[in-house]
Amino acid sequence: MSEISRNGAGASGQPGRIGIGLELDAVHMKILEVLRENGRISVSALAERVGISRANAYTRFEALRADGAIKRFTAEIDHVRTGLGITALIFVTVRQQMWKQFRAELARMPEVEYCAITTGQHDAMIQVRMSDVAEVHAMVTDRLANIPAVKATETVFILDEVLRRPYVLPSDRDKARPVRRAAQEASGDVPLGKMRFVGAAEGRAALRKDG
Amino acid sequence: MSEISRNGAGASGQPGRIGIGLELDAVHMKILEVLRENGRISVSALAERVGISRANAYTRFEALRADGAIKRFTAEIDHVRTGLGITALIFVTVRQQMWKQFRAELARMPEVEYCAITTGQHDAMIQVRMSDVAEVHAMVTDRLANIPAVKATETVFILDEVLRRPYVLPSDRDKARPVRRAAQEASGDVPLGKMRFVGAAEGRAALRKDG
DNA sequence: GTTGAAATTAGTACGAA
DNA sequence: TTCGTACTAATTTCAAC
Repeated sequence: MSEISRNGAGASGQPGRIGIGLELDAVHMKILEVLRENGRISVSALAERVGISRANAYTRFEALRADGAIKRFTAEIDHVRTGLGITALIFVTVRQQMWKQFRAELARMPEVEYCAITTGQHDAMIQVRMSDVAEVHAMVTDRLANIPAVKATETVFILDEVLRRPYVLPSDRDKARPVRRAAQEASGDVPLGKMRFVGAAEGRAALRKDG
Repeated sequence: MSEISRNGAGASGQPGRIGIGLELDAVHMKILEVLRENGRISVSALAERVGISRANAYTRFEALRADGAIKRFTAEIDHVRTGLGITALIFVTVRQQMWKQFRAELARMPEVEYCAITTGQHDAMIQVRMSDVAEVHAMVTDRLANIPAVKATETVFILDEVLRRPYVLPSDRDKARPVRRAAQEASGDVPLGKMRFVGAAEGRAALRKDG
């Protein structure tokens, strides 16, 4: 039931701007880099890996937590082992003016792992974990369908989760190696034709107001 | 670059079946419940919260880790603070027989936080974090478009991440409260019409073989 | 922001229930 | 298996620099 930070694609605050609080320097970033890989590392070991003193590491660690740059520490669990081996994505079309109700209902659905409001054909995407396909069907038809705010849904199943990185950082960008296709790069010939961007549906501008 | 467990919606192993390793009992689940909320809790405090001895907690903690039920511990980071305030979902249509190449290219893209292979209109969904919208555009047109395995893409932006739960457990299901709509429940009248399930695209059956 | 010492806590080993 | 205790090693806190 954790409300997480708004991304605000254009609307709220400049992206890239570090919040009102702490100014994050290179050392802070390095700390985050270590912590996202190993959330249980001791602060002493962290200090060593980052190359700062223990006291400094404690100060920064606490500052990052207090500031909210680190939201929480969590254990990644193997859902297949715990009996929730089926994952589905449900794309939801929400009746305008009923966002508030939609969000309230979401809070009552603990089997929902993730929910994001998106541009494009649908309004929201929710990810659920279930023990079998029938349960997904029941969830969609019995629970979601009974929410007046839900106008329509479209469900797809996840066949394989190829990767999940423990939270991306800007420093990752530098590690990116562009695909080497000499001929294409030389001519600047990028096949734009096969790409498609989908903007927000009509009426979505009022999202924040009634959400 | 972490390969995560397969979900296998029907293909591999029964869902709900606890793997070859450890049999997870109620105490294991309770441990996971605590650990997903607070990944940095000490084993002593964990033992107390779960109601078992310290020694037992150590044994079970180690067993869960060794068994793979706990995959890793990680820090949840506020992406807005770290300068990656823009999140996008890119739905990718992959050329059949080129899954292996597609996966290889994904490994070289650190800005990709999540990738799942899905049923439905598209073949895969990837989630990326960027500092601005232009970077998403560059990523899609310059990097993804240059991968021969990518036939087409469709990009949507995430306007708001309403919730992210630190990994769902079966016990969460019991907390689910169905929507109370007396009239509808009495008559069993569920508006199935507004729901849609989308199966795998043609040729996706060979997914595992060339992936 | 750093170092080093004291106090506290974590992790291990082992015998008993 | 699980618990309780004792022992050892490590971490956190706090001080002075």
